Amino acid sequence: MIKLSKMTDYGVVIMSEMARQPGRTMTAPDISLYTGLPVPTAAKILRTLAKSPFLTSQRGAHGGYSLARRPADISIAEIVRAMEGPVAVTSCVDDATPDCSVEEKCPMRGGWEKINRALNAALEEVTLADMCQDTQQIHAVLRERATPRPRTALQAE
Amino acid sequence: MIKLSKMTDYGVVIMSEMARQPGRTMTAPDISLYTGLPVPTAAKILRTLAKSPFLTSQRGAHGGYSLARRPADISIAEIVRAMEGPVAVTSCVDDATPDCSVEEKCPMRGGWEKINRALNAALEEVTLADMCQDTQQIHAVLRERATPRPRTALQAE
DNA sequence: TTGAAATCGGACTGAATTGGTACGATATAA
DNA sequence: TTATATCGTACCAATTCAGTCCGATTTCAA
Repeated sequence: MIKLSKMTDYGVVIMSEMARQPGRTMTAPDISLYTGLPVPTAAKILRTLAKSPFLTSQRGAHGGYSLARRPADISIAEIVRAMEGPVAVTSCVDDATPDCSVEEKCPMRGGWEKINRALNAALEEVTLADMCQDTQQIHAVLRERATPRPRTALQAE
Repeated sequence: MIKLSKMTDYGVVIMSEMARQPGRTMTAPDISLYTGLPVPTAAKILRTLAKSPFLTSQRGAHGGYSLARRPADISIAEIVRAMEGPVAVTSCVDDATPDCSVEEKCPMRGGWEKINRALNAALEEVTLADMCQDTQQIHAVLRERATPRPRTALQAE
């Protein structure tokens, strides 16, 4: 199973939550409340996400986080990159570590590059707006439940 | 970085190596020799791969492993699935664990499914033949080097 | 029938990664 | 000046992963 880390998954959930009220500035406790994630965890993820241009942070009293662009203009690719770094299924195509021992003569390279391009294209195409268009429904479902638990794309244990 | 595990990477390398001599039956020590992987590791990976229909194993003396199909008919998707299980970027779309707490009402589902389809399609399209078409070149490079080291798609440490 | 050559399966260990928390520093508005 | 936030880093526990080893089984050939 090639899966995203939980943190990345949480990152998408958090961004989807923010996309529901695009104008609003939210603090880490706010996000914790909406998502069920523990405050320190939410804070850590928000900090990481805020390094990317799509999420701005405001320090100090009445500070918090807010979207820098409309949800339709924020791709899942950007969020995943913010959480995990460049998206590639092998690290030898990662620009950050260009020291594959056989470099450009590697016969595998062509195949892997094709795969990576397709993956990136798919992540690029899906936006936050696509992800949260129907968030109301899920909120109704979740409100029915007694215990607030993290609502994530990963399965409940 | 979304990366495959080393084992999966090795798996593709091993299969590419076998694809160079499609008719031949190879033992774990053979593979170790060609790839530079330690024998126990190569053996373990071959065992795993042989559970899939594209690689057959023959026990006993003069046994070994051989391709069950032509390299052009073996996709990278199959190899990755053999090593890691179903390919999906979130586990809630994994059939094996269908207990996502919000199930079909999950608004994220549509977006993730689109991404997963694209990834699977890409992995499905690239075959072993694509991967090893130019293996001769890399062999020349590797033979120049004194120390035999694992030749993998992951960078050297 | 015996022995050698191979795969098979599981258990085991050490290392690396990951999830999650805590705390002190810094910034900002009232 | 104080309360409210983010920021950065360090830290720990738990899980996962890479890699090895060993005994069982299968098969061929002498």
